Amino acid sequence: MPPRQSSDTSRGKAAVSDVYASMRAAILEGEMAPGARINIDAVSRSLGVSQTPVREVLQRLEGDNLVVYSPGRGYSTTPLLDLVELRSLFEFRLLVEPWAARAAAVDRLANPAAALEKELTGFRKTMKVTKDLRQDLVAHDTRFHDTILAASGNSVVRHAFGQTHCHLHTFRLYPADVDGAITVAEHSAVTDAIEACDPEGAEAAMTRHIRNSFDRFAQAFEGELAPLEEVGPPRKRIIK
Amino acid sequence: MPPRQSSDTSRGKAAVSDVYASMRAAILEGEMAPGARINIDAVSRSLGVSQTPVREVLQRLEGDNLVVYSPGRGYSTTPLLDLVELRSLFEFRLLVEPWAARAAAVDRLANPAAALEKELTGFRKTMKVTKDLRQDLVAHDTRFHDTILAASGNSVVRHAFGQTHCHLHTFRLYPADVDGAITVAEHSAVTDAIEACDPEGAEAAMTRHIRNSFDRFAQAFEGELAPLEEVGPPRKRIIK
DNA sequence: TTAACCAGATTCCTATATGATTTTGGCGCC
DNA sequence: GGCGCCAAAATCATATAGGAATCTGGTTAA
Repeated sequence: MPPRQSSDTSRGKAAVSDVYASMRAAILEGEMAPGARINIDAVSRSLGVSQTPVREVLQRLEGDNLVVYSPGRGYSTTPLLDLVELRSLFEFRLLVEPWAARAAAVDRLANPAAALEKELTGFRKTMKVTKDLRQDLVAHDTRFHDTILAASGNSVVRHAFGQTHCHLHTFRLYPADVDGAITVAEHSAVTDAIEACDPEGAEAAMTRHIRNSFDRFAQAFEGELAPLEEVGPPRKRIIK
Repeated sequence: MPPRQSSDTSRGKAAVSDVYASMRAAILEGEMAPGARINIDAVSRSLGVSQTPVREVLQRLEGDNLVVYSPGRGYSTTPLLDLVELRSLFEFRLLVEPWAARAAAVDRLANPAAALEKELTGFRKTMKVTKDLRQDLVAHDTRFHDTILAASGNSVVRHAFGQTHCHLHTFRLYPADVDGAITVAEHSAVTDAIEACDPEGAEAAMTRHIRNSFDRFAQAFEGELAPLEEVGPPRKRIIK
């Protein structure tokens, strides 16, 4: 973490805000390894602030599910997702994002097609020149999906989605380079349907995108949990 | 707020935990009015702790959407929901809860029917003797819905739902007594479908329950935003 | 009457200090 | 060689202190 880089000339007041941004970025970029203990004293000295604002930030990061707390033992970064959690996360995305895409594909000024096109065009250019494709892909993906959630007009859904920090958690699973081209193609399909004000098409395109995305990330667990052998439908009721 | 009532004999270590519970309860029970400023010094003295743990708790409560922060001006309790936010909240509930009810209505040991029956039976008894029906109804409703979310097996969905604090926010709108009988009847319908391992029926019953619940809470805004006059479908496209 | 201004007091926000708990390293014992 | 115990060090968690910003009320000028 860089030493504070305060927004106003140091010794100011925005310590908590700066520390939050720094620590969030450090966790997101893997600078703090998943599951590692966090030494409050080290962090505070590294950022040039006292321990008080660091502790406040840690409380907030716990609400963001970016750190976990053990009473008396302090804070650690959250460990990597296991396959069960990854499935839960993508089931949640399948619940809210296709709905949001449908809601965004309306013939109103809230339609986000222009912003999505701009985002896609910008990222296509970035892809050709960037030295850190993975980082840029995460940023693009985050903006793209949030734009659609915002256009849904439902702040509760948007906030709940944001709080899952799905991009952070999923991309921590995937240290290898990914083929941004596939993601861009799927994003294009979603954008086209939204631009055409086609709710059904937008919902379907988003559903396909998320399912494909899950398949790509689930490769990190290749072979870990082999599917159960087929047992057929249950023979009799076990409840009641 | 009572003066600390620490879990271990006071002067211990669980200050943050205690303070969090106290402040959360104070906001939930309306002891701290919606939109009111929070005086950190007053709270810390009232609870018998220093300002440090109080400030940490406030950061956490902000993540819970129970307080809002203005830099330099301190913290306030979140204001009451307006109609737009109430609609957003119930749209979110309509996205996740019917799905959870469907997921819970399975012929597996995760089926929560027994726990739901127990919860309902207990509340029916409580209704007859309680002096604070509203408080008990909130508690019952919270437990009932969380039980179903938990039984869905999806921790992300359950957590996202919990973070909305929908019971807190909606019941703050409703200082008047409510007829718990209606809620109990709808809960019974949901429970019966889950007990019968009827996913379609459980989903439908939950959808009906949430829609009815919205109608009841929306009465708080009676006449505030009259529906727009019917304008018919739009004549021509305005996007692109 | 209204608006602007300005000290005094309050309140926020960070820093530092201190007691309590956990971790670490080393030694003896089995 | 491995395991358990104990003191020292490190770390956590809260309390207290002080600088900086904001709010309050009273006064003056337009």
